[in-house]
Amino acid sequence: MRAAPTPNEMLQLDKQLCFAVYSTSLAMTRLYKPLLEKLGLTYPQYLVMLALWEEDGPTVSALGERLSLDSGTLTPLLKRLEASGLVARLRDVADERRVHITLTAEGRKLKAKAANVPACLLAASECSIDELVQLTRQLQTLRDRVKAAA
Amino acid sequence: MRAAPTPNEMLQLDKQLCFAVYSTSLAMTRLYKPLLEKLGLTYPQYLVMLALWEEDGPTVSALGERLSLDSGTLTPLLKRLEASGLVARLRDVADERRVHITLTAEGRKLKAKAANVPACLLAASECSIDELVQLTRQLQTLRDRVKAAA
DNA sequence: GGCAATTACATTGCACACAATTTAATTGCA
DNA sequence: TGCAATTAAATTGTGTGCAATGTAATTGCC
Repeated sequence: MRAAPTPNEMLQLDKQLCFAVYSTSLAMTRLYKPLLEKLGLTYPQYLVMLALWEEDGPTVSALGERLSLDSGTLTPLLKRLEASGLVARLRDVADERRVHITLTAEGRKLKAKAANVPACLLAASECSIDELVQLTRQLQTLRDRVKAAA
Repeated sequence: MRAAPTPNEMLQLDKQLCFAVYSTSLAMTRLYKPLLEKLGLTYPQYLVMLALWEEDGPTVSALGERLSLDSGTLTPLLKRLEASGLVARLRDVADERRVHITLTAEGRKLKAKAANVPACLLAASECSIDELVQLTRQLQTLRDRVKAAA
């Protein structure tokens, strides 16, 4: 039977898990940076576009709910996407407080150009699709539990 | 036999894996925020302190190598830790270009106060330690491969 | 109908992250 | 030895991330 971990061992593990998630996220951002630059997107902007390609026209808060980002982050990001001509920000006619984010023709066209981006991560990971699906599921579970605890 | 994924399916998976890593990292930051606030630390500062508690006195670039962060990120962060009285920034006598980061007495004392932080993540995750160790290893492998490919 | 409470988004201020540039110290080589 | 090339940090500028606050529209309750 294994002894209970000491506080020191816990800090070690914590360092490893926290840091593993943190540094993987930064490493993926760096991997994608040169690819996304060609599309004129940053990594968070790419995540927003992925969400919009799946479902067009959400309000700012619906998008924030999905990405768990607040208006302080999204408002300036969306203004930059608007300035790039990829999305439009339209006030809801029925409720003028709401702002709907809709893809422009150019924004929709970008989806085709982005189609080859994921292959890069797949290749870099040296994993099968099934392994990546598996890892994704584990992370989603961890994230949802962490969110529930916060 | 499963058909090869379409570009659309690839974008779906990409969205899910990228987003899973990204959102888990943000969720962990948010979980720790109230705990770390009591210690007077931000999440990246906590990761730096974890590194220093393991090995005191590295140069800025050695620390950057370990955390894969550059001086543009570390310099201001370390100045804030210095301003909080947790670390000292000392020029190397032999090579004045180098700056060593060393813990102050207060910085070393903080380790004891941080000892209870990891338990929070362990509880939130609803996982066994072995499961977390397993997930950590997978992430480290993915991160190292992504870093090698970048 | 009138008005306080709520809601949706925008703004401000602070702390990363990182590319690009600058500054200062050291190295290496003719 | 002298000086170009290299190295280590620091600085600058842009883009998130988020708490706290502000503003305008809507709702709910009397």
